[in-house]
This record gives sequence, C-alpha cells and structure tokens, in this order.
Amino acid sequence: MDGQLVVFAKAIADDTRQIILKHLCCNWLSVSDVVDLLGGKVKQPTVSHHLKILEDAGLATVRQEGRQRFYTLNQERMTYCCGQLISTYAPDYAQQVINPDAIPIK
Amino acid sequence: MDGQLVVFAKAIADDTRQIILKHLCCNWLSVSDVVDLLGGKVKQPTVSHHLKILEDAGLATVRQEGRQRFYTLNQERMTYCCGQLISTYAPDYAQQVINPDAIPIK
DNA sequence: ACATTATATTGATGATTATCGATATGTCAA
DNA sequence: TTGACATATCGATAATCATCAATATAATGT
Repeated sequence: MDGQLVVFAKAIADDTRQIILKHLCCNWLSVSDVVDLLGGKVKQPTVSHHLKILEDAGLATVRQEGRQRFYTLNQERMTYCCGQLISTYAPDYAQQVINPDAIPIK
Repeated sequence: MDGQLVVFAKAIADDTRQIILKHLCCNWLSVSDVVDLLGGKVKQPTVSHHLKILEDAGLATVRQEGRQRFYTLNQERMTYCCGQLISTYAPDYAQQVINPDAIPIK
C-alpha cells in the first residue's frame, strides 16, 4: 500500500536511523563499526535491522568484503527522494530549487 | 529526543497523511472537506489527529473562519526540511541542488 | 438561553515497530 | 573439519501509533 515516498519517509523517521545515516555519510562502515559508533545505544541485531530498512529504501548501499558487510549512504537516492517530495508537495518552489542538471561534486 | 528532521520525517511517514498533504497542496480546506475528499477512508477525529501532526511539524498552516478551520500545506517548510535533509545526508549534491536564493513562483 | 454545526479531545483497541537474547548462516584460517 | 568471527534471522516483548466511538469545546444563529 505504501508508496515510494512513504517508504522513504518511514526509513528516515527514526532517531537511531538518522544517527546511523550521519555515520554512513561519505563513509563505508561495517555493521560492528556502526554498533561501536552508537556507543551501546543499540545492540548488533538492532543495527542490522535498521540497516536492512535503509537498504530496502535504497538509502544504503552494501559491499561485502570477507565476512564483513560495508554500508554507505546513497546520496543520489536521498537527493532523488527529496526532489520528489518538493516536486509533489512544494511545486511552487520546485523549479527554483531543483536543478535537473545537478551533478555531484565528487 | 527527536530532532527537527525526525519530526518532519514522522509527519510524512504515513500513507493517509501524504494523501492529505496532496489535497492541502495549493488549497485551503476545512476538516470536513478533507474527510469528504478521503471518501470514507478515515473518520473526522482521525483527520483532526493527522492535521495536528502536520501542524506540529510546521507542514500545515491553519486559518480559522467562523466555526471552521481551514488548513493548507506550508510549501516553504516542506522545501526547507528537504533542503536540510540534502545538506545533511547528501552534501555532495547540496551545492548544485539547493539554490539559496530560491523564491516561489506564486 | 438553546439548538446546531464544526472541530478537538479523550479513552480504548488493534496494528506496527524498535529492541533484545538466542541462534542460524556465512566466511575465513588453521 | 573445526573453531572463530561477522552478520542475519527468529521469537518474544514493550513502546509507539492509527483508528474509532463518545464526548467536550467552540462558534453561530434563533
């Protein structure tokens, strides 16, 4: 039933997941890296659960290396979803805010 | 505990609220207008509840007129929150996507 | 004052979700 | 193949949340 933008919103609608997203921003981190960075706030199974939700929403990308799985934030997906939000719910601002030729710096 | 962006995300993280937001976009609607537009999906107290969540998140603006309360979508707030999301979670795209001088068309 | 209309609030209930301990799966090294 | 390590999955529990019926609040007209 939930549309794409609801799935996106639910993925970021949690305090712990937003903290995780900040850590994943511009960094590839293993699950245990994230657990450590959260400093005892949540246990490993919970972190895996959150990472799965982010991955399912397309906001996290995974790369396996040995026994570890490294996650990073998908900035392009984040940008796309925000663009969709503005197009849908702020049409008067869309034309000036969203540059369709946007290309990432790095 | 929840930060501004979590409050924003939670507000839009519901199917019914996104439908309501679409109706409120560019329109001033009374509570019963919204109830009618949802066509029996939810009852009046539920609509009031959703509208309160949107208002608390700054996404809906209210204007009282007689016994009716008219709500509309706050496009500026929507744009601001999306800009914050991109600044925070897609910094590599922020510079090209967000135009700080953006002014609404209407 | 009273009745009517519009909306908000309350209290209860069911559904969803975040969390954890325990355990399974998968990978690598010896 | 066995053991150690990293992560995922399962099952249970507690918290959050969407929903509604009933009722309260508020504004208007008679």
